[in-house]
Amino acid sequence: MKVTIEDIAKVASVSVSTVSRVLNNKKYVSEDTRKKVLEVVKELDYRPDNIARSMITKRTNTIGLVIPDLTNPFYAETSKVIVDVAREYGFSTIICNTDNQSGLRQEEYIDTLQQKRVDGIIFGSVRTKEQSLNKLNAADIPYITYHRRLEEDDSNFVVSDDINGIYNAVEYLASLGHQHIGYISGPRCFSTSTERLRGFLKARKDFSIKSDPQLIKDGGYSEEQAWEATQELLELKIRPTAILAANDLMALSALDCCLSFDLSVPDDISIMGYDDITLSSHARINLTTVSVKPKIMAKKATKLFIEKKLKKSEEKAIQVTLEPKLTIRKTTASKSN
Amino acid sequence: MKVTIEDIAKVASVSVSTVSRVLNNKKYVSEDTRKKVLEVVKELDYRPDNIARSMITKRTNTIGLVIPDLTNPFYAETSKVIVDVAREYGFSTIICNTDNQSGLRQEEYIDTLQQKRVDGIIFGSVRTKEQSLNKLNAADIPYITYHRRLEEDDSNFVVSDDINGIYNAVEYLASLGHQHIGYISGPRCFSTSTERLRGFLKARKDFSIKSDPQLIKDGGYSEEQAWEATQELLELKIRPTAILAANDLMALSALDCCLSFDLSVPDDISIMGYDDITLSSHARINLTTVSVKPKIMAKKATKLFIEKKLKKSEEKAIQVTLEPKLTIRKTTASKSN
DNA sequence: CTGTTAGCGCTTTCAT
DNA sequence: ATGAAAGCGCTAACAG
Repeated sequence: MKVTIEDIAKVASVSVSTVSRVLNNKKYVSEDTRKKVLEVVKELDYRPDNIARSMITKRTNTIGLVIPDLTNPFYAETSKVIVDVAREYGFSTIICNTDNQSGLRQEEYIDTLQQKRVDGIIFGSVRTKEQSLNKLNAADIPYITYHRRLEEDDSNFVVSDDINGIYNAVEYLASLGHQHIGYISGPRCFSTSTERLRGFLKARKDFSIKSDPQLIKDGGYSEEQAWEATQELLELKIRPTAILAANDLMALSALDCCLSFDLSVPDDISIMGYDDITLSSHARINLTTVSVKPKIMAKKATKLFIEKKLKKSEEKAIQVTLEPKLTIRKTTASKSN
Repeated sequence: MKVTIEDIAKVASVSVSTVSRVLNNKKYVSEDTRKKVLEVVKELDYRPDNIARSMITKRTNTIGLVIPDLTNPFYAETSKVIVDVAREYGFSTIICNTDNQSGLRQEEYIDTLQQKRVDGIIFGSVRTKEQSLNKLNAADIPYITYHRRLEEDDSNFVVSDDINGIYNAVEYLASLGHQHIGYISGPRCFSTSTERLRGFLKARKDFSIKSDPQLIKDGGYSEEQAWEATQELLELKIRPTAILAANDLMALSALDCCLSFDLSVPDDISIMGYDDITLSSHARINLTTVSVKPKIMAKKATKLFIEKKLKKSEEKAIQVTLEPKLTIRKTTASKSN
C-alpha cells in the first residue's frame, strides 16, 4: 500500500496537519516535531501525491508545450531549452506535437491540456488568427507564444524582429551586388511569414532590387516545398544570383537543390537563411543567416512566462521583440559575373 | 467559477452519478437522460477535471519519457513517434531531458514522475546497471526501455540486435577488401556500446581483420569526442581504410573530420554508421549504415508498452530484439590501392 | 435504470 | 505550536 500523510502522522504521533506543515515548509512547527516528522518521512520513504495536492491547490506544476514538429531542428532545440528551464523552476512539461495539422490536432491538445489542468501553455507556433485559443482565455489558462505571434495586441509573446531581420539580410545581399534575389517565403497564416515578407518587400524597394513577382515563391516552411521553389527559381530565364529563404530549414533545402543543379555555393549563387538553428553553423554547412538565437528566445519566453504569469500573475502582457543579428558565414559572396 | 459535475447534475435534474455514468459511457443510462445530460454538458461547456478523476481511478493517462538529449536526431525522431503513438492511445507524455548527466538528473526526474503519478515510463537510454529504477519497481510503476537495455533479464525492452548488426557491417566492409578498420565505440556503460563492440570483435576474428588495439577508440557517443577519435585514427601510422562508428551521429562527425583532412569519402576512406537516423539518408549525406529503423523501434516499444502494461498489466516481460538491416549508401566503397 | 454516500490524499481554515 | 474537520471534483459501491 502507498504511504500517505496519515501513515506518517500516526508513526510520528502528530496530526496530519502538522505533517502537511512540515512538508510545505510552513511556519509554526517546532524544530523538534519538524525533525521527528522528517525522520519518519525518510524512514517510510514517503513521497507526496501531487495529484491530491493539485486537487486543493489548483496548481499542477506542469506546463504544456505545443509545437508543430519535434524533429524540426528549430523546435527540437527550443523544446529542449524550454523543458530544461521549466524543470529548473519545478515545472514538468507535457509535449504536444501538432504535426502541422494545426487546426484539429492543436485544438484536441488544448482540450487535453486544459483537462489535465496545466498551469500554462507555451506555443511554438500559432497562426496569426487562432480561434482555439479563446478557450484558454475563457478557462483563464495563461499562455505565451514564441517565434510566432497572434494578431491580438494583448497577447504574450517573445519573437524576433522579423521585418528588420530580413531587411538587413537583403541590404547585405544588395551590398554584395545582388540584384536578382529569389525569396522563398512561408505560409501566409504565420506572423513570421508575413513579417519577413514585408521586410523583404521594403528592402527590395529601398535597395532597388528587381521586383519580378516570379522571384517570390512559397516554400511552406517545408523542405520538400522549398526544394521545388528553389528549382523553379533556378529554372527562371534570368536566374537569381542569390536566394534568401525565410528560414534555415528551407535554406538548407535550397542549398541541396543548388548542389543537385551542379551549382557551387557561393561561387555560382548565394544562399541565405533565417533563424540560425544550430545545424546552420555546422562546419559542413556554414550557412549565412539571420540569427534570432532560437535558444535564447525560448529561454526568455519560458523564464518570463513562469515568473510573470505562473509564479505571479501580472496583468501586463509579456511582449518581447528580439533584435536578430546578421550572421555571415560561407554560403554568400559577391555577385560573380 | 468552474463548472462541475454537480452543476450539470442540478441543471439536468439528475444525480451526479448519472452524470458520471454518461461521461464515462457506462451502461445503465436511458437514452433520454443520456441525451439530456449531454445537452447540459455542452450548454455549460463543462469539461471533466482529470485531476479529480485521477484521484479515484489512480490513473493519469500520462506517461513519462526519459531521454538524454532532445536535440540528438535519434531522440528527436523517436520522441516524436512516442508522443504521437501515446496520443493515439489517449496518453499525454511528460518529457524529461536528462542531458547525459544520467545519474542525478535522471533520478530527480524519476521522483517527479512518480509524484505526478504517471502510469508508466519509457526510457530511451539506460545504463546497463541502473540503481534508480528499483524505486519504480517498488512503487509498481511499469517501465520499458528502447534502444538500450538493462542487464536484468526480466526487464521490458525493444532493442536492435546490435551484435549481429555490427557483425554484418564488418562483414560488408571486409567484402570490400578493407582489413584496417577503425572502430569508434560508445561508452562502456550502455548495452548498445558493449553489444556493438562485441559484434565488432567477433566479426574481426571471423573475417581476419587487423586487430590492432589502436584501431578501437572511444567516441563517447558524442560528436566532439568522435571527431577526436577520428583524428587519432587518421593520424595512425597505418591509416585505416574504413571507419565504422557505433552510431550515425559519430559517423557524421567522422565524415566531417575526414573532410577536414581533405580526404574524399568514399574514395580515400570509407565511413559507416549505425542506427540510420533520418538525417543519414539525406541527399547531402548518404551515409552507409546499419538501419535499426529508430521510428519503428520507438513505435513498437510504445504500442506494446501501452497495450500490455498500461491497458492490461501482463506479467510477461516485453522483450523484443529487432533485426537491423545493412543499408548501403554512398560513404563506402572498395578499398582503393 | 437512477440516486445516495463514502471516500481518494492532501491542504486549509478554525479552534485550541 | 498543534489538532479536528471540512472539503477539492470525481468515481464506485451500494441501495433502491
